[in-house]
Amino acid sequence: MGRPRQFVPAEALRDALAVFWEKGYQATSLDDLTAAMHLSRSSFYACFGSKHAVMMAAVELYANELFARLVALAASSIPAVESIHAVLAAIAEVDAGPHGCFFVNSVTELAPHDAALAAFSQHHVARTGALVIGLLERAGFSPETAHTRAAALLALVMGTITLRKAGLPVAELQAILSQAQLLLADTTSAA
Amino acid sequence: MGRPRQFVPAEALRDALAVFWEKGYQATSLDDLTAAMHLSRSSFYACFGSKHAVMMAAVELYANELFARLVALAASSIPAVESIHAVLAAIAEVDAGPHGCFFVNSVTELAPHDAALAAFSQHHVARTGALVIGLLERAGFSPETAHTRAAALLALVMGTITLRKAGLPVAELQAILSQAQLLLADTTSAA
DNA sequence: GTACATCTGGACTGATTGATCTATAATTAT
DNA sequence: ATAATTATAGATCAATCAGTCCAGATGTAC
Repeated sequence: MGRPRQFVPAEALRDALAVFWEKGYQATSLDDLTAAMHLSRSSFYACFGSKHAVMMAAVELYANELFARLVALAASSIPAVESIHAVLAAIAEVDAGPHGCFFVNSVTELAPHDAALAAFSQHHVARTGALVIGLLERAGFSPETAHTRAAALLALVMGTITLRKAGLPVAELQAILSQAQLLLADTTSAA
Repeated sequence: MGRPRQFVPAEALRDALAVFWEKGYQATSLDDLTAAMHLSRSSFYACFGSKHAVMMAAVELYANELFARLVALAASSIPAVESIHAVLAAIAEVDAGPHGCFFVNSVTELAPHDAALAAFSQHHVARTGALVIGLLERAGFSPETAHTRAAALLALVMGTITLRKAGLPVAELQAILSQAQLLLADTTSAA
């Protein structure tokens, strides 16, 4: 029954993710997209529906894979504090090139005007926050303290990502990330 | 000699800034711009040259005014640590609406592909960092410690801004900012 | 090998992009 | 008033936008 699809949607989506990541959503034209995906316009629309749908799928692919990596890191048997540092480093991807975090880029560019993306970004931030909170509780923090500390840690990492785009050298970015230890200090011992 | 300009360029630029801030650079069309600036296309091009030139001018206007505000806060006679909190709060502008920081938005959208903006953003981050470093030294930190702490504080603030766009409630954002105190802790006293 | 189903490239759509230009209106200095 | 100067509005430009559509190539099932 009919000719089967000549491409693997998942692979094409990964190519789309790469272009969106490099150029941003608005700056990526359909010609850019179809060229990178090695797809004709007809195949593109038949399979994916619209530019926006591909963008959403790409963001979700990126975020879901990142989150899965974080879950794996969090589940490892190493001490909770070390897991936290590993998780933060994974989010920052400080050495991932000049285009920063695709999730941060997409949220910044689209979230205020795109309800679908805004909803997903809220979900993703919430689950990532919950993961870090869990690690902090495992490290001995009370639930309330863990909550605010986790948010601050995420902010630190996301800010690091933005600072990379602003041109800070990688060495400085790593120095920033190492300051996360200060947010992991136990204040019950000191004054 | 000749008819004088019927508009104040500085005011028109401020209108342009507002549109760029709300919609982003790519998503703002020339019609959007000229409508918001109450300018004809001809006047627009005669006075400003190009869409990109207006964008650069808008970013610089925004950043320069913000920086001037920070300098004023830093120069006040209140204790250095309080000045730092005031500076961070001013950058975060947590209550400034859903469109975040115009500087962060612009860097995220354009810096990797726009050499002019990249250069300016580097300059602005450097001077802001220097300002925070100065405050930290005034608070008693050594130059090296002040350097890394300042970068971390900026990252925390910029991350807070991004998290707002991701949908975090303002109360949480303020809780994050208050965690800056942990980055201001003097680690020489403890172990 | 034939009939059917679906994918494929590329032409095409109307709308919109950033930017230019012309003809006119407005304001100045004399 | 007159002449010189410049801003203005709006028509216009080629290029490009996201999205549609069709003719034909390519594959499967029988």
